[in-house]
Amino acid sequence: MREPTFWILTALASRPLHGYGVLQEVSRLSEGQMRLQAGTLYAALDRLTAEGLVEPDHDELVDGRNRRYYRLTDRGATALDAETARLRSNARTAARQLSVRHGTGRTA
Amino acid sequence: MREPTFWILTALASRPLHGYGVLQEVSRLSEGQMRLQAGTLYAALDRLTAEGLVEPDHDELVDGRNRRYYRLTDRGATALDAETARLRSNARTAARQLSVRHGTGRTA
DNA sequence: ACCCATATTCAAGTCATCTTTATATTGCCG
DNA sequence: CGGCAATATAAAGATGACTTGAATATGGGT
Repeated sequence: MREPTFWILTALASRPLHGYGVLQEVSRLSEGQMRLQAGTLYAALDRLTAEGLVEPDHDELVDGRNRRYYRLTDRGATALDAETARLRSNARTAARQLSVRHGTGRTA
Repeated sequence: MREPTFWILTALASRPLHGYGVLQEVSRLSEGQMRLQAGTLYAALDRLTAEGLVEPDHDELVDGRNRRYYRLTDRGATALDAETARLRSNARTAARQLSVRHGTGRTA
């Protein structure tokens, strides 16, 4: 899973959002570090829908513009949970390797 | 930074290794989860050398075959350290979002 | 009137990674 | 001796997520 995908699933984890809402939520959650491009987002939403990790929730008509809301599926939540565990594990392993490099000798 | 790149830097963090050694170390560190392809590895080593994150350490002639050892540069260690912090931060954010989904209401 | 934020979609291109293939040497097996 | 596996590196082509850029449309602010 690449980062844009990770952030889209993360944004949708707490509640359904429409495309533009995902853009804003990702920016907020990543404290401005991750800025999703529109092309990336909508292509990813289609792909993730096809994979069954997200699904359309409902449509809203606001000011003549249609908003399509998406929600995380249970499979999507499971996938994000697994990915989160992997990230944590990877970070732990890298930190341990770096500590060896710096000669702390903390690892038995 | 994509995962193969992350694992190559992680493998080289504690000591210099030659190509095949990186393959084995990545497999060991990831507990068999990550299996680097040879093509991915050598292309990445060239790219990372060009970027100054790793550099050739020395060559050894073993049984008529040349082994080229690579080491992590200081810049490479800094990059891996930054990446590790990012992974941890991302994992924390996703875990918090998932906990909201599951309705624990732990967040404010 | 013009620009900006909102909101979505599409086309073209980039680039890391994956797959496959080639090369070379050593050692084992039959 | 011939073929096969393991070691070791490299290069070619394919894949596909992602990036860039633009088109389309509405409403608010200056």
